Amino acid sequence: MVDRDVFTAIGEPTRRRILDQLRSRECLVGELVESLGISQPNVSKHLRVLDQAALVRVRIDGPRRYYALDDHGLRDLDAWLAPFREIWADRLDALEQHLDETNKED
Amino acid sequence: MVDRDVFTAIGEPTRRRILDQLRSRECLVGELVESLGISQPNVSKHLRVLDQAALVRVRIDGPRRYYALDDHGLRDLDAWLAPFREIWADRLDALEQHLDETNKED
DNA sequence: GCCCTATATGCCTTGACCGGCATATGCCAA
DNA sequence: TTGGCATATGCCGGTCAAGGCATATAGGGC
Repeated sequence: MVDRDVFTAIGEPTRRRILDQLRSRECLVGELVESLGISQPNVSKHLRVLDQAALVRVRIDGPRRYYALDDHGLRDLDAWLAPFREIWADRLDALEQHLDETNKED
Repeated sequence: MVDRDVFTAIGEPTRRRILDQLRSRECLVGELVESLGISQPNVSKHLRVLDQAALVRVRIDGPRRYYALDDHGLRDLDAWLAPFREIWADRLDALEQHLDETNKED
């Protein structure tokens, strides 16, 4: 169980559900257990993976642990995605240019 | 082997290497085999997964198959990422506003 | 039709991971 | 310090996917 990356972390449907849930507000483990309908140890394990990928962070309050979104992980994903997004942009530009030129020919 | 989603597709390091490679230009299977240094059947299998996730598309030329990036898959990923990106933006806005206000207090 | 090239597919083994369960840890209150 | 609550961790069994290998398929040239 080497340090997990963001790709494998978001590869699991349950973990994506956890992230979706955390979008509205930070949550206790118990709250996630209830809303997702899965066992507490399971939630804790998934949270661990998400934490290793810097997708969530913990705020400890006595015996309780509030989990919230952490930007870093998803920013990593965004950074990986960026060069591909540029390619789309280029293609859209090329398409636009092509359309402009065909318009001129009319 | 149900229809694979983009998350599991990009979860595999080798498949991300394939995508990176395809960023520059479309490639034959044999070219990927050579540049990545893995077996041909392996490359074909990974390409299959990428194709199912709409991350690549094929152009058939006789016995040869040119694989190229397909926007759709990564756009799906981008769409999933979008609501999280909004949250970053909100936080940056809030931070900026906070900094502005503290500046005024000086 | 036959062979060669390019690629896909099937089988098998191994390793990783998910989920369930039991249990350990940490923290607080009385 | 004892008990109880909130959460983490360890172990186990089943499942699934990755890689290696052999082989099937498809197309083109002779």
